[in-house]
This record gives sequence, structure tokens and C-alpha cells, in this order.
Amino acid sequence: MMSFLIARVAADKTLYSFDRLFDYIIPDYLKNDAAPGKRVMVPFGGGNKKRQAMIIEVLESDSAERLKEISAVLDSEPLLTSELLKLVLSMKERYYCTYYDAVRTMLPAGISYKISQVYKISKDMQDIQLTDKQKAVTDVFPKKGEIKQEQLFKKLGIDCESREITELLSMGYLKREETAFRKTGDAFEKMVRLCDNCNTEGLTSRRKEVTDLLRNVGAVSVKEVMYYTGVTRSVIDALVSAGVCEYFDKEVFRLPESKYSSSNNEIVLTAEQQKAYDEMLERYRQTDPCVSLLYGVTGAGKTSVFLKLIETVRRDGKSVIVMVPEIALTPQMVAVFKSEFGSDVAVFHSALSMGERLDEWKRVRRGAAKIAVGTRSAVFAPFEDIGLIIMDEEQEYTYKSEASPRYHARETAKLRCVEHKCMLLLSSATPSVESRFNAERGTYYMSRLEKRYGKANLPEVTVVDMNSEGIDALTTGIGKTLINAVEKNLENGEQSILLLNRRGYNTFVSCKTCGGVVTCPNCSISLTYHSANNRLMCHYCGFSMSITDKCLSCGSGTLKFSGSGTQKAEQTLQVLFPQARILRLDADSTLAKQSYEEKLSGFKNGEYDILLGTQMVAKGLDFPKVTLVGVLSADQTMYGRDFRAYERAFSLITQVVGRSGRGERPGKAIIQTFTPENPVIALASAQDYEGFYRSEIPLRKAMEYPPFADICMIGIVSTKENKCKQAAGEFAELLCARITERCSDLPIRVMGPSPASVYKVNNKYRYKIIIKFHNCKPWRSMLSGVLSDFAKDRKYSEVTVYADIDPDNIL
DNA sequence: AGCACGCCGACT
DNA sequence: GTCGGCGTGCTC
Repeated sequence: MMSFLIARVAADKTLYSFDRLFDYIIPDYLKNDAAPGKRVMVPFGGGNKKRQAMIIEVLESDSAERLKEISAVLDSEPLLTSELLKLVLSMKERYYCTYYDAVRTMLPAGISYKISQVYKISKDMQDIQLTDKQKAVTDVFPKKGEIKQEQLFKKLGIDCESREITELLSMGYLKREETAFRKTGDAFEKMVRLCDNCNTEGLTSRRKEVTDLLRNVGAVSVKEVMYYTGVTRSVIDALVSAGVCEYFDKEVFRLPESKYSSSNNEIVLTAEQQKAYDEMLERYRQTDPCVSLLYGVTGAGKTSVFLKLIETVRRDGKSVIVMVPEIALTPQMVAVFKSEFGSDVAVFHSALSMGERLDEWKRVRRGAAKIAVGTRSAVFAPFEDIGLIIMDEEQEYTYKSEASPRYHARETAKLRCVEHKCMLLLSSATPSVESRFNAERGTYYMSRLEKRYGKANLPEVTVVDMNSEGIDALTTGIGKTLINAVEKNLENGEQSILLLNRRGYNTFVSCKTCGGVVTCPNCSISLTYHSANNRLMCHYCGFSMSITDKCLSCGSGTLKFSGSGTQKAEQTLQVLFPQARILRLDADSTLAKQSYEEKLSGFKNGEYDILLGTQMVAKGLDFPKVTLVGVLSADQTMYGRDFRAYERAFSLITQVVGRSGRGERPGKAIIQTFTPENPVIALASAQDYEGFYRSEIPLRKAMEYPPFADICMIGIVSTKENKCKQAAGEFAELLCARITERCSDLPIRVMGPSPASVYKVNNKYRYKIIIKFHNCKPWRSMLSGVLSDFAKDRKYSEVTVYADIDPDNIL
């Protein structure tokens, strides 16, 4: 009997509603080449268009009816291990994404192929007579008689095949072929700056916008110029060829080569650290998968414990994954790992070029590096033999993906730990309520570090009531207590960190005459004034417009700026302390020439007196000379409508307070608030995590929030407002019907639909449905069915619906 | 989503 | 008669 080799593949560009594994025949000439974990090219759909796919499984079968053949195998070695292929299946089930979405997140950017159409002129048809219109098409072909579809369309100014092209194809004069191109990764980010002594006189308004921006901020990436001024690439190109600006490549962050050799320094632990290490070592030695929570106050030296533990795991010959919330802000930690373990460490850094990222990934895949350090995507490091996964600051929501698959790295890490029978180590000074609860329940083990390392003590904290800080405090946002403290620090030559959780200059612009707030034309959100480029900007879609003094709706010239962001605070501080050297750090200051690393090391070296910034200044930075931390307004984070607002506020305040007094000298912290009676502030200033946890748990229980229930948000998005609303209502109906039909025994509560709190983003209207449930198999298969059935309905073709398990904030 | 197939109206 | 509109169904 005939037997066939069949490849079961996950195909790219499928829709959730029809996504499944597809079977293809492996032709004889590919049978030694095809293997699970390798990518292939397959013909797909009625038109047999070529698509990328990942072989999940290879099997034998005696029938191969209606199966197509694989066209090509793309990789010489499997990219994914069998364990990761299995994880693909779990991710599809748990995060309601397509198989290939899951595959894609596991592969490094820059590895994918792009499939393009290429038109070729047939050699044997050269002498045929063409019409003028057909001639016009063939004239744009380059000499070699071959052109990519996008280029051809662009040159002809069309967006699909014109009649002439179709004619030429059917005549056989032209041939259309599909080719896979390696995506050429940008090795460097392309930057623009003004040329020295350039002439910027008499430029068009668009061009002037660009030069004004460049004059303001120095050097900017091309992408950012487009983002901030709204011009297209061509305007910048024109300026470059006119000699006004020039392109240059941005230097990429690189760790010093000298640090590549391992140090072999003995890691010395304090008694307390040793105890935590011993406890965790014991659990690591168990052969069952487990989760440990290392709960240690800020500055207790958790990194030393990690290092010692990694050393042990490495001695066992096993691999380690270390995840950090934001690697750009933890250069010190990366440096420590590099100096300790040398080239055994692979870093997944967003500032690495695509090529470098690919190289690091390959080192891991080959087994040349056994320690992967990176952000949430590092959870997919393709190791064969994981011994330990470490997740630092586990409560951070940067571990949650906001794009499909909407996975949480903590949960994904658990899945991998089960397969590798290894330990997941969660670490934090302020663990998530869920993790702390699991430790209490005995699902996680817990170890504590309660003393700060060395001589450092926790800072002395003052909570300041902004209602009694004087009239000036209300307008400047900085009270006299904080002013005095900063002044004293400046006199003593000590450094200060100030936290303000708002970007921009003024947070909104309103009209005194008609009362309207200037909002983004694409989003239902008010625009923020940025003094750096003198523009009103939308933080959601990137829209920006130059500042006007006339109200857009009533035309009167009575615009009023109010609210305060980091840019305004910077100016206020500069007025209050003219001699101080201030460093501002927020998402907008990336525009400037220096990287975060440079700025932060400048601060560490004492080039600045005051570091002012958004929450990024609160996390993980270690500056021994900082003896004062000021929270300009504790209230903003506290009063969100989201059930995690208190947890976030507590964590943020605790962490930023922990930045103070890490060295020899004692630290102080000042927290400004209009609601000093709020217990969260008191608990955070006392660094009383246990107290906070005890007060939060009953609230979570009463409201049926995690850890007492799982949360799922269904997002309904459409450019058509009425369709979106209608679809949201009908989705909820269908969902409720299916719950009664198939899951009536499960505790499920459906709330909504209701408009998302930011109703419109990028001209798309958004509704949400919130579900409290218990995550289990029957629930998952029910929801998956509802999602794909709903998507199949043509009535909702202009609406997208997605599910987000454990969403960061409830829109 | 794409794409093919198929069934009705207005055109050379 | 046939070109082309878009409703319907499928993707190994």
C-alpha cells in the first residue's frame, strides 16, 4: 500500500474563524528536509497563493486525498523545539489567537520572509507588437526585465493590476511569480539632523515644520519626524537632497566588549540573602515544577540572590531565562549579568538592531548561550533544558502583551516550567495581589528579604497635604515642604528624584468662550500641549497639530491651558532653582540626542542635581547619591476606574520611595497629595506591603476581582459607530445564550457591553464586555466557539472582536 | 481576509 | 449573446 508523509502546518495570515492546522503532502524530494519546527512555503486557498507556514507535526498516512504539496522548506534547522511547538497549541487555546500568531511571537523579528509578487518580461516575446498603453507599462521595467509588484504599482500610480497588465499577462508577454524575500532588517535606525550652516530661508511650510523640529531637538529618527510633524518621507528626502539636513545612522546600544569575559568573582551573600537562597535552592532541587515568590524590600539585594542561584543552575548544565520589565532602564542589571557570566549571556534588547537580535537568538538556539536576559518575549527563548525562569518585578504590566496573542509572560512561564519540570522565580518588593495570595494559599512558595543591603536604611517619609502648602503650591504643583527639601539637597550637593505621572506640558487646552476642550480629530481624548515642539499632541494615535490661539469650534481667541505635565514641571523647577541642573526623563524626551542609558549614567556621575520624570524614574534604578525623592502628586495614579489602581499606586509610590537613601547617607521622601487620609498613601509611605495586601484582599473578594475570579475583556472595534454598538449588543446576547447552553454549571458574570472609556481611538469606535469567570477548558472552548462563529457572520464583516484575558486596564 | 464560483442585469 | 456586478462558501 502507498504511504504518504504528511506535514501538519500552521499557516500565516489565516483568520481566527477558520484557523486550524492544515495538512500537506511532503513530496519525495523534500522528505529528508521537512521536519517539525521548520518553516515551509505552501500553496493556500483557491488561488494557491504562496504562504509561510510552520510545520507543527509530521505524520504518515495511507491516503492523501485533496491534499496539496509543500512547495519549499525554508529553514535548514528547526527554529522551534517540540516543547515550543506544544506551547503554540496552548497559546492558541488560552489567548484566542491563530496558530501562526503564536509562532510569530516566538520567533525573533527579522527572521520572517516577505512574500512578494514579481513581474518578469518573457525573453521569447520581445518582438511582439504592443499597444501604446501596454508599452507604457513595459517602459517602467528596469533593464533586467524584472520588477517587484509594489514598485511597478508605485511607478504607474495604481493600487491593483491595471487592464494593460492583465492583457500582457494573458498574452504571455509578462509573467508573474511569487518570491520570498528575506526581510532586510534595519541594522541601524535612520536619523536626521540639520547640516551645519545650512540655509533654512524660504522653505515651504511642511519643510519648515521639519527644520523647526530639528532645530528644537537636535537629531531625530526619521520615524519620529514623521510622527511629530505629520509630513511624509518625501519631504525629508527633499530636504536632504537640498542640503539642508543629512541622514546618519544611530549608534546602537552595545555592551562593552571588555566585559565579555566572566569574572569568577565569588558572590557573597548576607545571612538573610543566604537563607532565601537556601530555601529557593531546596525548591529548585525538587523535581516537580514549582513557583517561588521572592518578596524583598527595595534595595535588599535580590540580584545577588539571583546570581548565586543562576550559578548553581548553570553548574547543573541547565539554562536560565531572566526577565526584566524594561531592559532599557535596567542597564546595570544587564551589565552585572554580563560581567558575571560573560558570553554565556544572550541579551534581548529592543535597542539592538534586527540583525543583532537575530544573532543573539541563534546563539540561544544553538546552545552557545545558556542565560537569556530580556523583556517579556525572552520567555520564549528556545532552550532545550530550562532549569530556572526568573521574573523580576513580577507585578509590572509590561509583562502583558497588548497585541495578539495577548499573553502574560508569567502564565506563559508557568506553562514552560511544567514542561521543563523547573522553577519559576517571581521577585518583587510589591508583589501582585494575585501572587501574594497564591503564596498565602500555598500554591507558591515564598521567601523574604526584609533588610536593606549594607548600611542603607529605608528613607524617612513625609506625607504633605497640598491643601495647606500655600497658594503657590496650587498653581506650581510644588509645595513649600518639597521646595525646602530640594533646596537643602542642592546646598549639600546631594541628588533628588521627582516623580510626576503626566507627560507633556499642559494636559489639556480648553476654550473660555464655548467651554470646549481641544480634542484629537481621530480619538475621543483631549490633546496635550508639548512645549518641546510647540504642538498639541494626541498620546493615543500620534496626531499632532501646531498650536493655535483660536478655538476650533467657536473661533474665539480665548484658549486656556491647564493641568501640568513633566515639561511644565521642568520649567517651574528651573525658575525655583535657577542653579540646579535638571534632567527630564519621559517618553517624549526620547526625541533628544542621548539615549536613556547615557542620560542615566550622566545622572549617576553627578552631572545633574534633579531627575524629573514619569514612572520610569521609579523602577529599578540604583543611584547611591540620591537622598531625596518627591512624588509631585500621588493622586493621579490612585483614582483610576480600574480595580488595580490602588495596587499600581502602592507599588509606584513604594518603589520610588525606595530610590532614596540607597548609599551611605540616609534618605528622605516627600509625597504630595490632596487626599492625605487615603490609607494607600500611608501604607506606601510606611513601605507596609503586608498592610496594603491585607486591606486590598477583602475588597477584591467583595467585588469578585482577581485572585477570586479571572477577568476577560471582549473588545469590539469598528470604524462604523452604529455597527460597533449593534455588534457589541449581539455578541453579548450570543455569549449569554452559549453560556446557558454549555456552561450553566460555571460561575460566570457578564457585564456590558458599554463604550470603552476612551471611546474612539484612531477613528475606530470601541465597546467592551467584561466577564468574570473561572478559567478552565469548557469555558475556553465555549468562548473560542462564540468568537469564531461571530466572526463568520457577514453581518459583522466590518467589526473586529477580540478577547483579552487578564487585561492590563479595563479600557 | 482573499479568492473562486455562480447567478442576474445592461451592454458591444 | 457576454461582461461584470457582488452574494456565498472555502481555505488541506
